[in-house]
Amino acid sequence: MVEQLPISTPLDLVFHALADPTRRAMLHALSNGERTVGELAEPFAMSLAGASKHVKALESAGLIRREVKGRQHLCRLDAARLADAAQWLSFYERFWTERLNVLDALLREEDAQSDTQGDQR
Amino acid sequence: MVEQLPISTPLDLVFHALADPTRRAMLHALSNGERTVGELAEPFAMSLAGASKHVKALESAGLIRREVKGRQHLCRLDAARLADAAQWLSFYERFWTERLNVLDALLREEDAQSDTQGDQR
DNA sequence: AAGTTGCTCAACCATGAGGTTGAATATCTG
DNA sequence: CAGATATTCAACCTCATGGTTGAGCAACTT
Repeated sequence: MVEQLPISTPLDLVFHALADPTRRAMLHALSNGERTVGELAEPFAMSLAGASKHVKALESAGLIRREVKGRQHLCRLDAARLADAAQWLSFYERFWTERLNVLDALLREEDAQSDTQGDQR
Repeated sequence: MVEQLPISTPLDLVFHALADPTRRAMLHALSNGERTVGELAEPFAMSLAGASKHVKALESAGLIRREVKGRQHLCRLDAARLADAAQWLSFYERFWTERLNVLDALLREEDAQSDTQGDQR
């Protein structure tokens, strides 16, 4: 069976946006309130145009919203897509929860006893 | 002040690994138990070498571990780095929690009343 | 009107990512 | 030993990414 994957999902864009430390830092800045593109760019050793591209990436991923106010662009966090990412991750929560690891160990012991049948594939 | 960013953090690698639907699907497959590289590759319309690169990306990000068993490589999920990602996201949880949005609305009302001072910058 | 400011756009460049193919390697099977 | 199987490696291609610079364009300021 050949799985057909979509060209680019929202989750792709979100995770890709988060994969860059500059963009994560920008999100963090926005967690303290609205910021203009210039304010977002200021902390980084990078041209304004470069930083502007990062802002655009965040916007395309739906992580921020922009309100043009005169000549400056006011950006603010939009956490809905972050919630999507968190929800995706939450599926795996049981794998890092200590409690379940203990249960897992118990199940392994049972597997070691009744060892003849295949696994859960 | 110019912020100096590290070349590549673990979180960069994790989010980058998660930004690809093939790799996310592989992780999902691994949530059902150990898989060989061949088994991980099978669902995709892609050469084995191509899929093997994805597996390598997941491994470099620390999302999976590999145990060479004869000629096949057995992979299993390692969720610790997923937990790191989830923890990073959890910082923003308050922005998508409904309760806080209500509180936010209340604060906005207060702001509308005492409007003269600057914001929280 | 003229200048400055805030930002985007377009062109460009270097690098890396995702894919391919073909060969190499190591292991299992007969 | 010979062949098949599981996987990686190396070389290559194409396209995207992250950065630059220079120009363009609104919108404020004087």
